[in-house]
Amino acid sequence: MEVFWAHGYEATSLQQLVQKTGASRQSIYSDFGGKRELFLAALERYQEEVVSPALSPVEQAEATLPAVETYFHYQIGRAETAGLPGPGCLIANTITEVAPHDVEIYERVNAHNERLFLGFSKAFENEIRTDNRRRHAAPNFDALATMTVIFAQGLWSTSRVVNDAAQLYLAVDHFLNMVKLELAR
Amino acid sequence: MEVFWAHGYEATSLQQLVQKTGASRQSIYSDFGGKRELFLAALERYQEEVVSPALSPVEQAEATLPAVETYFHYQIGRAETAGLPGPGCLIANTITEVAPHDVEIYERVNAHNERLFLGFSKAFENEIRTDNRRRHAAPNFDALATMTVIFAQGLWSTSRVVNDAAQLYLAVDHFLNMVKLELAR
DNA sequence: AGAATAACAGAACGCTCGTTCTGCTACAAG
DNA sequence: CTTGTAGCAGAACGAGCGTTCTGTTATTCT
Repeated sequence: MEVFWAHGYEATSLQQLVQKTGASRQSIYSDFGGKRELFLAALERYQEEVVSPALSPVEQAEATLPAVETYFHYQIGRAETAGLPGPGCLIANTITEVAPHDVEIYERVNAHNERLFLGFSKAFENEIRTDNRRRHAAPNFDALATMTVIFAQGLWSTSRVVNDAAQLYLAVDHFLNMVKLELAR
Repeated sequence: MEVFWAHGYEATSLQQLVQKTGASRQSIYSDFGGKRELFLAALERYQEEVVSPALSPVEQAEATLPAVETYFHYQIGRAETAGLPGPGCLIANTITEVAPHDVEIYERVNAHNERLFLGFSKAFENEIRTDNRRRHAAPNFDALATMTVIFAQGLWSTSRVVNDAAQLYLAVDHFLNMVKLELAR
């Protein structure tokens, strides 16, 4: 998984995969079917081992804005300890490299984006239900959530070429503060 | 240029390049030096032919927020007429695929990001200089501009897997509206 | 017109890729 | 101990890659 994460799909060779996983070429083919299927399995493992723990605060039923902040800080923290510039997000990288040319992978990354979208959207809803002030207009949760998914995408892309985590933290904090203002309007 | 844009660096073969450009293999090597150098030339041409026209409103000395909006709308419009999901942004794709493994390319995409950063930052400054109301605190232009660069990055990534331009427009409008609120605070 | 030069298509080269095949090793069952 | 089987490393294979080489065709200049 880590090899695909760092180097992408095309640039990762069977040789590297055999070396880093310790498995034999033969078992990669008998257990998975080939390089592409191994990549699909890596995508799934990435969801379980990286996305789910990071996103769990957001996916709590009562999650609000601080949960979203926790998600971003958690991921930036991981990137920071792994060293910046880093591998970013496997799924964000896949969106750029493979998704446009492979429908099955395309569907999986879209499912991931949908998952982010739902989490953010719910958290924003919960945020304004914690008080019951009257507002100028009901916020467009869908648009805000889509916007946040796009921002997350950009954040992990940027983490591949930036060496200062402080920039990322600062950008995230400003972004979430703006969302907070928008929700309180 | 268009081939690299759509398929990326690794996935574009010399054969494709010869076919699409009409040039011979020989002249690619005598005129540029190889595939990598041709890619660098494509990056440069992309800056001139795609980035510069799109960014020109933002790079006017008196540019303000509407100029930034024009930039985003212009680019989304181009993506829309080319067909969504589309190739996104050559430089955004390069950041994900090649930049981490090639210092020269890394420097060029960072120069591009710096260009965006400066444009946005200046536009935000101009925006609040158009009136002279007193504010709670001076906005952090650097953080806002960094955030906007990251958002743009995410937008072009997302345009590779999304088929509805309306979503992108909506997200951009909300984003810029939030920036406007933040600047007017 | 004839000589020199440039540009060309395509063959050829060495290499690496993903995939498959081939023995060999090690362990389990009887 | 013998037999059967599963898993392994590494060789082998065809395909495709980026790059270079090789003739041949245009073009230019005197």
